[in-house]
Amino acid sequence: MAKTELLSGTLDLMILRVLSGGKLHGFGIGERIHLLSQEVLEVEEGSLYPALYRMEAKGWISAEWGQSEKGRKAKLYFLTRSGTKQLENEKQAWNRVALAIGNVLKGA
Amino acid sequence: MAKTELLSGTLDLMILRVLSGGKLHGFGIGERIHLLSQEVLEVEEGSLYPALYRMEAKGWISAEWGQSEKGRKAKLYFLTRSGTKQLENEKQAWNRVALAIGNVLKGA
DNA sequence: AGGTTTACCTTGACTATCTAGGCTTCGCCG
DNA sequence: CGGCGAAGCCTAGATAGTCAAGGTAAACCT
Repeated sequence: MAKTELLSGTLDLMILRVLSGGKLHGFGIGERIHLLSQEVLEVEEGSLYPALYRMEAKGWISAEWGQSEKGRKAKLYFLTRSGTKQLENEKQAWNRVALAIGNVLKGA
Repeated sequence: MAKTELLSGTLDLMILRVLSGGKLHGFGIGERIHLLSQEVLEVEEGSLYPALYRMEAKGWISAEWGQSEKGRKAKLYFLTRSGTKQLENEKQAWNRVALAIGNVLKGA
């Protein structure tokens, strides 16, 4: 409905991927996704923060307080070992499904 | 969690696409998606029928009673003109988003 | 007659997302 | 120095889409 959309169910994957590039705070994760996607994807904060808690509860990511690049107080998230594995799983799952959808669209 | 998954939000697109190949009944639509996706995607009936009603209410598809290929009584769905347009829109949206996600994964 | 397949439908729970707020801290500018 | 806006975090409530798990009916096969 809005100018930008996020495909339901891909948020975790996006977050994991962004965090695989290093520690980052919530706000920054959102910006990063927006940027890397060429401004196509936009993550609302109301989706982002709950997602981060979910993922932390699952042990995929962990957090510590620190500073943002702009010198502000920020909660820095990073991947755990289990999160790294999860990233691989979700990447494969995405590829499988994206390919499958492509096949249906082509009418293979 | 199950052996097969359907990416949330792509069901409408899959249905529209399958119906662009001609009239088909609900049951058959599910089978078709399963088949075309090389058995990767599976649509539960509890998702399929409500989706069909939604889409009929939006005017994208329409239905009439007839017979299935197996000679059974079946409700045959088909695309309306507005549905054909919607299919194009959703196809483009899918491509946009799939590409964007690919970019994030690549870390472009 | 009974079981299996085809086909349709519904209800209730769950989960993810969005909307729409609110909070604090900090830097900048008038 | 006072205020405003940006950076950053958080939450409550509504909504929507999916799934699990049922149930119904007709036709076919044996």
